[in-house]
Amino acid sequence: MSPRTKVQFEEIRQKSRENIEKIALELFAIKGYHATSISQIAEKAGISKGLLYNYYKSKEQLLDSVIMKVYDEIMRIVQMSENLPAEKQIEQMIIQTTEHLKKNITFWQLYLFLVHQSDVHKKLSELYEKMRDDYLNYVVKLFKEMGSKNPTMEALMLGTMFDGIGLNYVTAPEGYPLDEMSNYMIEIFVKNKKG
Amino acid sequence: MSPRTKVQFEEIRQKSRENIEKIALELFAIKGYHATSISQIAEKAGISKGLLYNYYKSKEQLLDSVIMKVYDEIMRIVQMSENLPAEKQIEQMIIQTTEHLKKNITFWQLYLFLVHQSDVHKKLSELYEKMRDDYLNYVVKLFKEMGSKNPTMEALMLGTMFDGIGLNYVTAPEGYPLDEMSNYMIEIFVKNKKG
DNA sequence: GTCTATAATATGATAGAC
DNA sequence: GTCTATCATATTATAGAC
Repeated sequence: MSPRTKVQFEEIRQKSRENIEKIALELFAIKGYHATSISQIAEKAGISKGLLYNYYKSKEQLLDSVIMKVYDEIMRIVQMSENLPAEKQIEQMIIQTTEHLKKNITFWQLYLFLVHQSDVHKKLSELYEKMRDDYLNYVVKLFKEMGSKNPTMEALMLGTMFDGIGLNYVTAPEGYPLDEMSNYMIEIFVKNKKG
Repeated sequence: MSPRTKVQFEEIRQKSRENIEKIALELFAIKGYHATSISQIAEKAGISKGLLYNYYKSKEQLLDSVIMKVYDEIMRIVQMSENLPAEKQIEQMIIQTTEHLKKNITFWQLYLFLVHQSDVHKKLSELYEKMRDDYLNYVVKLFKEMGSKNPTMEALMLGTMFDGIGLNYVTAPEGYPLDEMSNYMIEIFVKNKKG
């Protein structure tokens, strides 16, 4: 056995982090940040508390790392169809967000946690503001391209509806007519614009 | 000094409870349930921890009492204009909810906590479901009276928009165009129906 | 009805061995 | 890189005096 190289160590660290963050995201999303203990995360991740603190300075920092992934993922969805015309981009954004929501309820639960509890600490509220701004900048531009009379207002309304739909679907997925809501949004923000 | 009567004792208890619940609502709403300790509530309410446990069996039960008030208040707003024609009722509901939101941000923060974290314990999720059902029953009926093609869907969409708007306004009241959103809702759910 | 003191426990975080 | 043992603290909740 040759000694492990720097790269190999880095790989192990990476895998460990991913494992921890996957579990943390799940627990934070379902139980909430404060109701989730480090012990629970460590236990479910199959590691010791000590090791967890080797990777993250504090529980707060672990939350930051996890929320970062949420931010990245959401901006990815928003900008997913960059090359299409504005109208098609909005439509795709609605469709893709809906599909993502169906398959990743806990993810969106954590997103809602970010929105709802962003003032837990400073870094979190900064991240929320950044995400909000990035989303708005991008989507306002799209509505402008579509010749909207009030692009800011429309972008805000679209975001607001995403939030409302996410909140309702995440809370009670069974009874909620997600696809119909999705179609309704396409009607309002895309179809009704023609003519 | 004559000895205090039963009625007088009851009055004292009532006042104490109201005081405690007012503070608890505020702290639960701003910091979240788990991040708020009994000590903080007692301190801010100007009483001892011991007394608090004289009134409430547990922290969880205190939350239940506080959430109950939220439920009552929301149903009050929904049914506020009972005597008006359906169209006017919807319009008033939107206007009144908007005004209430402006003046009672912490209240709505706690409502959103109920929606978002209703599975903290069983009683809470039951209350959420009851509120949701009561709201839907009432509003679906209104949309039916207005001759809507899909009353359930419209009632759900209205509720969803309330949630989204509340979430956004509560999170960042400064930049959010609440009145414009309110007007937008009236356009969609009332004005566009005529003809 | 109200307070102080305290029990019982859980939590976030660290130290040190391997 | 990983674990066990432990510290310091904070939390919910109770007991008992006034």
